[in-house]
Amino acid sequence: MTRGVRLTPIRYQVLELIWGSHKAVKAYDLLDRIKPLQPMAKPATVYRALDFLIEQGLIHRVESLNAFIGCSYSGQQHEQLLLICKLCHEVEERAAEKVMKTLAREMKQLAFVAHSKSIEIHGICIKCAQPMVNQT
Amino acid sequence: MTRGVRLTPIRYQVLELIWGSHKAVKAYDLLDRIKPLQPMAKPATVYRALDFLIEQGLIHRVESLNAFIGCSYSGQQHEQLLLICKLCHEVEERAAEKVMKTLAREMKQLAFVAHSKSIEIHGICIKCAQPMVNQT
DNA sequence: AATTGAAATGTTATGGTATAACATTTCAAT
DNA sequence: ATTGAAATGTTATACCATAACATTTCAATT
Ligand SMILES: [Zn+2]
Ligand SMILES: [Zn+2]
Ligand SMILES: [Zn+2]
Ligand SMILES: [Zn+2]
Repeated sequence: MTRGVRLTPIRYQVLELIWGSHKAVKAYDLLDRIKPLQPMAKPATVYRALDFLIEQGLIHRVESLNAFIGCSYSGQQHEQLLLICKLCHEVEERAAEKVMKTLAREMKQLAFVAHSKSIEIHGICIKCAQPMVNQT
Repeated sequence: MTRGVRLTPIRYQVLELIWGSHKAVKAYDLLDRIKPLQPMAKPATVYRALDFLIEQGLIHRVESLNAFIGCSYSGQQHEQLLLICKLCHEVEERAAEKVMKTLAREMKQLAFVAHSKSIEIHGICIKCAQPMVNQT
């Protein structure tokens, strides 16, 4: 019986590219950057790798950007909250346990059985907000 | 000086179509359904109407579905939480004030200036879960 | 070492989502 | 009547994602 999970070269290369960026990465950008390594790569090549990496909890899809970001809590079971900066475009993942607990309570009260939760906040991150303070 | 907001026939027709459904509606489905009324309608026609209606707070974009849903709290300033049922595909909007307050507190603590918040929960709604209980 | 079957990848084609760019029309204020 | 902004018409294209089928890989079994 096989191990059930194979991090093949293509999958590993896609994962590396995503992990190498703090910004969300687009599928077709990945495709362009994979091509030098895998000249025969096509959209399906990338999307299959992405599907696999999402299933394994190694990356997340950023719904509001149609893009992908590395998971900061791989392995641990978790719900994620993504903070997306409009200026530097970096995406930060937070566990936000209090928020998630409050959310779980709300779902229970509404008798809604949640299978997946996505919280995406667009705004200005602390690194981009700080410099503004110092401007004359 | 003009009123600044004009709910033109096209915009009104798109709004009516979205309001007429408790499920999220796709842009190209709207286009098909608008065509009998506005035979010259094109993608841009629909997307412009959608942009306008979102700006006015009359509809929301459901990021995880690439689709649109009528706002249940139009007029009132609010953050929304969308409950999306995998079975009946209905989308319910909730104010979820406790969740939003907890979220706001979290953002403040992280010094992240939020401009827009999107919470989308996929799962099974109470109407679809209830009948299962009664099954033999 | 050959067999085999599932998983992964290659390949072609197409469908679905969204916007850019420029032309024309509408419409209310002057 | 003029005018200028907002809205709409129109064409083209870019971007995002999957279906369907062929072929290859690879580890377990014989
Ligand atoms: Zn994560
Ligand atoms: Zn930033
Ligand atoms: Zn709303
Ligand atoms: Zn349901």
